[in-house]
Amino acid sequence: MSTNLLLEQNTETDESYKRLHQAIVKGHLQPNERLVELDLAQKFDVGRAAVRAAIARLEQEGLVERAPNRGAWVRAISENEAIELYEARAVLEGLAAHNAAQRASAQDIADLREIHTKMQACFANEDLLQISDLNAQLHAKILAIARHQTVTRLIQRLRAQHVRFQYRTILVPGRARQSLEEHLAIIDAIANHDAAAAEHAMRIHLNNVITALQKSAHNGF
Amino acid sequence: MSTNLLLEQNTETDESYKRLHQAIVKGHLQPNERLVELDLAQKFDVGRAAVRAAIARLEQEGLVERAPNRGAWVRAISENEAIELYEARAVLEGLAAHNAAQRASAQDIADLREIHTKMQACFANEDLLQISDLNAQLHAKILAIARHQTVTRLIQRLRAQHVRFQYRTILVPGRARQSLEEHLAIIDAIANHDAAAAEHAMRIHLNNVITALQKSAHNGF
DNA sequence: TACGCTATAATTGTAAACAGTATTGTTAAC
DNA sequence: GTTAACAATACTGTTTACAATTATAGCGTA
Repeated sequence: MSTNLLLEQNTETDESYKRLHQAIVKGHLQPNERLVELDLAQKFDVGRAAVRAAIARLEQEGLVERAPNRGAWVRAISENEAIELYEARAVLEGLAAHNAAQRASAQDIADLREIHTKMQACFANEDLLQISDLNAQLHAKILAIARHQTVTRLIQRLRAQHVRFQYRTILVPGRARQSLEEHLAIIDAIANHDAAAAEHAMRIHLNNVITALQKSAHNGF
Repeated sequence: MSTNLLLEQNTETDESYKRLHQAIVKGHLQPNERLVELDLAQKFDVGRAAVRAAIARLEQEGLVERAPNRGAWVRAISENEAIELYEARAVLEGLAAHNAAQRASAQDIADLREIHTKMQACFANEDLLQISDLNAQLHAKILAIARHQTVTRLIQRLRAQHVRFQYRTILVPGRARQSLEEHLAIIDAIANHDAAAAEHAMRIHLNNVITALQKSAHNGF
């Protein structure tokens, strides 16, 4: 039974959009890789029009670039642009942390602490990859607590664009431990319902991610 | 002669996108107004496919809503959502002001002061409408000085969505004078290359816009 | 070999037709 | 007069075909 017609997307176009989006974000399509409409249509078993519409949406979203009569390709995000994306995320997610501190219930806070406990366990086991996943969970939970639809949408969009860089930062020596501490500071501030402190802690955290990103920079090629 | 192929958009699709975008932002299409593909295609003298693609892009941009098999319509922004949009803008434009303070040249600062002088003249002449335009110019100039493409893109998108509310705030009694002072504080901070102060002043300014927006609230109708 | 030209292929942009779905209007039953 | 079934309409979703444009490959020439 349908709960919300607006969210139900069972047309070929919407299907294609989701699949292409996933393919780009998951890395199955490489940066600068060409998106040939007919190829994708056959691969997804849909019409070319559906792929075309999906590409138009992805272009607007900043994941795809396009030139008239020359087609579309996966947009490559440079190191510098990734930093810009994180800078924007820092202030937006600071706002989210601010609101989360004002609105967090006891259950919300318990959920945050549970995620953090799991992260500590992963750190002890040196399971850095799963830390990265839990990290995403923690940030998502804070967004959910903040209940700010606009900020949520913007951050999801920014994350989709810089997703290729997210695994690099955790590999910087000492970064994992530092990240744990920063997360704890954010959670404590939210638990204390101290909005200003939560915002501050979140911004420090994400600015340190930027620093780690710069440290991990590939020089050249 | 073409300087940049990527920016050249002379296809029907891109043409339709621009025209539809303008029609929505300028208010020629009202909120909740239906966007019938064939009608728009005839109005713009393009094919239905072009209109369809334009609608897909506008949906992604948040200006249009759509339901499968039921078509698209101009998305109506609620009072609460407008506030969310301004909140997001406040932190993003705070970041822009921060960067602008670090990067502003002597010429940039002179340009800002010139705009402000014009605003004072408009205020003296009680030309509130033109103040609103100069206001937009001032903010655009600060964005240009900041040279932060990501933030620029995000703010442009947010502005397009809340454009219908922007003329309401300046009409709140006492708001015009207050706005002038707030702008001066921002410009002074940028002129002093004091990034933190510039960010702070910008955030105060936009949060006061939110307050004005709430004061001007239409109670139902 | 390097360069430029031409023919060919690959691909996108556009138009038209058709099928499927939602909406509206009409009729009939109660 | 109200509701339910049904028919007509309007519009969207999809497919197909074709035109226009760009990329590619072959070929000859310096």
